[in-house]
Amino acid sequence: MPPRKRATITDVAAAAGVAASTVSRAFTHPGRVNVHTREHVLAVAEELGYAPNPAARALESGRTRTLALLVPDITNPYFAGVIKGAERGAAAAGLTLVLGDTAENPAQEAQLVRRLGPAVDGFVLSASRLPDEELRRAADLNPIALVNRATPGLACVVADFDSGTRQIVDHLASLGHHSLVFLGGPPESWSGARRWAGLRAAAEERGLGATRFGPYVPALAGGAAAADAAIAAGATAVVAHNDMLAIGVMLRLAERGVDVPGDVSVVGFDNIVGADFCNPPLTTLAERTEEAGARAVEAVAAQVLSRTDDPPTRVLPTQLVVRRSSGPVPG
Amino acid sequence: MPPRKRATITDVAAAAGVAASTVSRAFTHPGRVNVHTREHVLAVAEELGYAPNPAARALESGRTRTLALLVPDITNPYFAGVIKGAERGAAAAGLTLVLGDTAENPAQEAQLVRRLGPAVDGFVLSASRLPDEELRRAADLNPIALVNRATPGLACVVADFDSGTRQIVDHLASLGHHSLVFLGGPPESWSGARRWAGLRAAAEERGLGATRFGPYVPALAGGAAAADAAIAAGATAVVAHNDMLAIGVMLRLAERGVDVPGDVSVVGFDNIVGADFCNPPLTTLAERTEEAGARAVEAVAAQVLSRTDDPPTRVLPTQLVVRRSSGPVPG
DNA sequence: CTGAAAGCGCTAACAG
DNA sequence: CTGTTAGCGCTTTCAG
Repeated sequence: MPPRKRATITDVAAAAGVAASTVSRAFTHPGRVNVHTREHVLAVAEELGYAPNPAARALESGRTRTLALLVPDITNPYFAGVIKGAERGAAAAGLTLVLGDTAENPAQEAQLVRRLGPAVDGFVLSASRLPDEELRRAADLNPIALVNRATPGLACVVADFDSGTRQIVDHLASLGHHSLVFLGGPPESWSGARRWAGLRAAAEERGLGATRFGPYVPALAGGAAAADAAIAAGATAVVAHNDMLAIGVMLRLAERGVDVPGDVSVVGFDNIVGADFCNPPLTTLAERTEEAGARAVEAVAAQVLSRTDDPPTRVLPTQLVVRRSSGPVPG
Repeated sequence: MPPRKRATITDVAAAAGVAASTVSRAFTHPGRVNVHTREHVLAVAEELGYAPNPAARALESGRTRTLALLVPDITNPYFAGVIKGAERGAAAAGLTLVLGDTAENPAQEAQLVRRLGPAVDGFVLSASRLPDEELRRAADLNPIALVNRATPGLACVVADFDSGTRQIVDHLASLGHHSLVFLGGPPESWSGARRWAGLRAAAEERGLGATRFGPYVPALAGGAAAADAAIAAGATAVVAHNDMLAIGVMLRLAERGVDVPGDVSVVGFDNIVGADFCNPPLTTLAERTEEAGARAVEAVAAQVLSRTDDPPTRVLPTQLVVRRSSGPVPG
């Protein structure tokens, strides 16, 4: 019981009594075929359930009309938005999206880039862990757009962390806090570095103290160690690398009888699903992740059409979502 | 500034001083090549950065070594596990996974199946909204595996809702509840139907009353209407279509001053990220979503190798995760 | 406007 | 064990 064989261009040609090249033209250059023959060909094709074979097209043209999106962890809710946006952008452009999970592992990322390379027209790399040098080498073979990572010479879509971190610091300052503690994530994280740099600069500007602790695992499980460190340091305001860590911190604080926001204010990054229903609901910096995914796809698609040596960097606005986890400084 | 041209098998052959077919064999049938020449070929290939062109392979073999996974909504945390599992399963089998979002829309799903059909070896359809008839027609052209949907003649991976719902009912019964209210989701949902059928049967068996309300939007936003209906009915235990709805219900109950689990016990389905840190943490039926994704990929892959007219249905165990949202009947 | 023929990169016969 | 040859399905010259 073999799968029914698909009709090929030759089958259609035979059934329509024309040459294969005419069938091909009827589909790809409708203008260059007699209206009458074209309609006949299309009718026969429809009847045979003919659909062009993308592999054959790709072989000839070198274009697969496919893009790959690589993310460090598919289950991380932060990337869900990027994936959705990329999916939407690809669909809008008639492109197919291939999804890869790099397991936060640079080697795996490199391998995927290599393996998928010949099968796709370009890559969207979200939160890439690859060194700049390697990214540029890969970009030499395939157009690449980066999400939340900036590498000179490559197309990038990044969140406006400068503005975002300033919003956070202003918010805490207006609540009377005199200092903040940043609970850091993975040291290789480009976003993490930008977040800390922004916080520190904005804090200095505002006359607030800023200290970095960590690195911590950017997940619920990392919260206990991070919270304990913050308590020991007598922090009144903590800003966590991301929402999962922030929520983990709040869980631990509750366990240790520390009130949020009464004793300590907690702020996160990402505004993931759940930041709205954790307890208390989390104040966090929202990024436009869907837009980032869509823009990155656009950028790659543009590069596929015409290579430029200086592709654009796009900065997307961020906004602080104030919820109940942040409040006035105690005392 | 055109992209650097990729090395082909011919380039490698020339550089290594062998025939193209030898290079091909060195990769695909390592045993049929002299160890010495093979190592030389592989070294040259490595140096040239050669990677086989999947399109060319596909053209020749008719196999694309690619599977498509279609889900109703990529951002729904429930599907994150399925996606991850499918990704992992595909990677383990050396297959590439294409991801499609059907936007909960049968027409869009059908279109994706048609467009992607010639480009992939098979489909994993998660929570498909397509009618049985159309699924069977599609399965005629491409192997298909279904996740949480059963259609005779197709490979299926489903959660054991019979056992799961019995666990829920037993749990509530042991807490002294005499009846439960089911807050239903979309009427077309196969899982939803199975969940209600299971609850009702188990409740009857146990001598509990069971009523269904709804349908509600299976999201946080659906919670208000669902909660209000449950309160009006004087329910002591509610079981929601999924965790998002359950959490939405708890949010609304808190707003109305109804204590969970003091006044009402709440149970969900899915055990999504967030069920552990909402307030109170949610009692819910966990499915093995990652395993489901991986198994479905396996099933498709098996069908690609050898078609059978009666593919297997796999039932995966479910387990009740008891947290603090469920408690003794009041009074 | 249409047909014939060449080849995209690769693999599977078939010789040697 | 390895080279030669013939396509896979499609697009694209190039003639007609």
